[in-house]
Amino acid sequence: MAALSSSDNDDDDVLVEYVPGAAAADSTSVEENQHLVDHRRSCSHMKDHCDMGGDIRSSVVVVAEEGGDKQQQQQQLLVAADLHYAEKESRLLDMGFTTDLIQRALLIYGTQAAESVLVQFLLDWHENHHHHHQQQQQSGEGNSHGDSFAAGLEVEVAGHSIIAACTHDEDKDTKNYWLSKHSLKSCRNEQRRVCACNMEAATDSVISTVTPFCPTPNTAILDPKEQHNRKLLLTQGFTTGQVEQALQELGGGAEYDMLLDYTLYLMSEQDGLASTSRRINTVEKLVTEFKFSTHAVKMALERCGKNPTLCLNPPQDDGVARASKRIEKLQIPRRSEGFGLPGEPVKHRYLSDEIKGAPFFYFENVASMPNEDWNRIKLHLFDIEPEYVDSLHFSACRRPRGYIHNLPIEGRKKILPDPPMTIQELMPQTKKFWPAWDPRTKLNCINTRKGSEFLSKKLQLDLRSCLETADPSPAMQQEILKWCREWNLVWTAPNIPTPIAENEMEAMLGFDKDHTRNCYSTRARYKALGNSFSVFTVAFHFSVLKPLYPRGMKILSLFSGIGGAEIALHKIGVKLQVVVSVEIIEGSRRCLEAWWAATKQTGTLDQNHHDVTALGRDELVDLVKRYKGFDLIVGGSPCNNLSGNNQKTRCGIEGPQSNIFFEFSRIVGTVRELMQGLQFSSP
DNA sequence: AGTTCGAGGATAGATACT
DNA sequence: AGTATCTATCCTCGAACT
Repeated sequence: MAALSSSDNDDDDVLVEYVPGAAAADSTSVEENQHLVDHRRSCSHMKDHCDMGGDIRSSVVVVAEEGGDKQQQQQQLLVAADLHYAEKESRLLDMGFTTDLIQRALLIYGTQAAESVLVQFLLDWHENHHHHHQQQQQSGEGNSHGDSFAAGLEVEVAGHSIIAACTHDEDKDTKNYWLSKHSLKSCRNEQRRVCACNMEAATDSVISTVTPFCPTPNTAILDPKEQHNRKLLLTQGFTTGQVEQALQELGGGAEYDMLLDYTLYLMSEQDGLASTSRRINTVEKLVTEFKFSTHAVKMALERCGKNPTLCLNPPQDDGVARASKRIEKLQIPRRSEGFGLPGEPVKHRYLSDEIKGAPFFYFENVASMPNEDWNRIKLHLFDIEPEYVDSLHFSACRRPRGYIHNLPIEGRKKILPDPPMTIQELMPQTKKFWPAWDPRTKLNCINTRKGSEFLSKKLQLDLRSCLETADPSPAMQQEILKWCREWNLVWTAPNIPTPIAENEMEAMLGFDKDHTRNCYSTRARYKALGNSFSVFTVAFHFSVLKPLYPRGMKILSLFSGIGGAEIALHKIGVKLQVVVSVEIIEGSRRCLEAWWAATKQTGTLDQNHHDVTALGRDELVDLVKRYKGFDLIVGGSPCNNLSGNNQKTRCGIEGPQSNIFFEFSRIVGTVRELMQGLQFSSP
């Protein structure tokens, strides 16, 4: 809010020519990339010799070289390959890479290669190919690659090979992970548009709902349904502005009823604060007593007031009841489901024009914090309604969190294939020891403390003593279950409940196995994981960015921790051009650094800043200049003083640890302001 | 020095009641 | 419908331990 005031005397301190998609430090020239590829190839040859015997790989070679009776050979291949191979292939296919490319990647790195390494290779290849193609176009060369690798690949689209692969795969009825061909085809046909940051060619409709910094005329192909709705709404007496805003917010395909409701709401908002004191009281009552969001109540009340059919007999006291009835009909999002889960329709969300578009930001914290605190946070983050999501919808454990962000919410996709959704799927070895009287299928929220060995043994003894005679009594069962729930104990042997292991926590949150290993003691690993994002959930939210940034993103990551946001972006196949990671704990920094190296990232990792409080205006100016802006600012600030688990110092957002949130909002405001000063070069 | 242990309520949301 | 009850919670502290 106040942070966005552009009245500053030093507005010319950032006057950088903005080159879309080209990060300052990302100087991956064709030669360099070629060198990298060559290097990798020679490495892989060495690996071929010293690694495991080449039974699987040799069959791959056959396929790659002969390419004749392809289907049959592929069958053989799948039979011969281990589970890793099939799993990896399907995952990568879901990310939109072609079978051809994936097989090549596996050929180079071997079937045992970490998935993230393969992803990085595929992304790099894509990038490389893109540069290649561009150069060829410029110099007017033919299409001889001189690269035996690329030979035989059919992907012809510059800069969109991933996407093209995606549409290609559709023929085979594979699950289509990314944006459907409709937006991408038009993307190819239409001329590219340059937007704020390196957001690249997208469809008109995408751009218009996304960024205020590139106000393009809405020349999209007119949907007859949209036209019809527009006409109807205009005949209802709404202004063109209101109608257009509603259409923009809800999308052209929205139903007329939804549009009508929303336009009514917009009208009421613009009517100003003409509401009576009675109405304010009603709103307050609904908000405080019924825990509805102010926004929802306003909507419902305004509808009730404006729509004559609802107010035939408007007795004073029935207003509230009527309003809440309407609210129930509207199906206000349950707190755990955010703005919509995978496979469900997207729910309403209002975002003002000033806030829409790049640079995006994404804030996370615990959902169940004291009453006032989310409101404070919201006020400092442009008054955007928080999205409350419980990660139990995405994984095997609960994690109720609130997210405030200005990302688009249309077209979200989750990571495929599905992660393990229950304890039993995640830890199949526990299944045979799981007592019938333990009904748990999901684990509770990951804490920063591990269940103690002492507790585990005590419960074991309790059980043993009563099992000598009969099954444990219901009272005993309740007691044991209580402890199991509190400390997330699982059954790893008959009558032995034990704490979950670190690598199981990693799996449950969506990290690779041993992500935090070598960086931490057991205790520190637990703490770091307990403080981390759920990669599955965050990836779902971030998935809308992939089609917007086909050439990668520049990220300012505050309170990075073990890099949940970075890993989420990587896992959905977004190239990390620049990551400026600000993290105060040295172990966490090492962890991200190790991951960066292990996955062979080719972008820039800047870990020079450790403390967000030390990231003043000057430093931010410097960073924005050096990297030519950021596409995404992401962070989850410390929750120590907000968590319900804290019995000693749960003193709210102003608390000694949690008040660092205000640094987040300051930085978001400053960076957005600085980026408005950037000059954008036209295409 | 660093690690592990048990003890220690309040609050918000979900559920189960009248 | 409104109320009562239940459940879970990115935890801190000092003491005891390695």
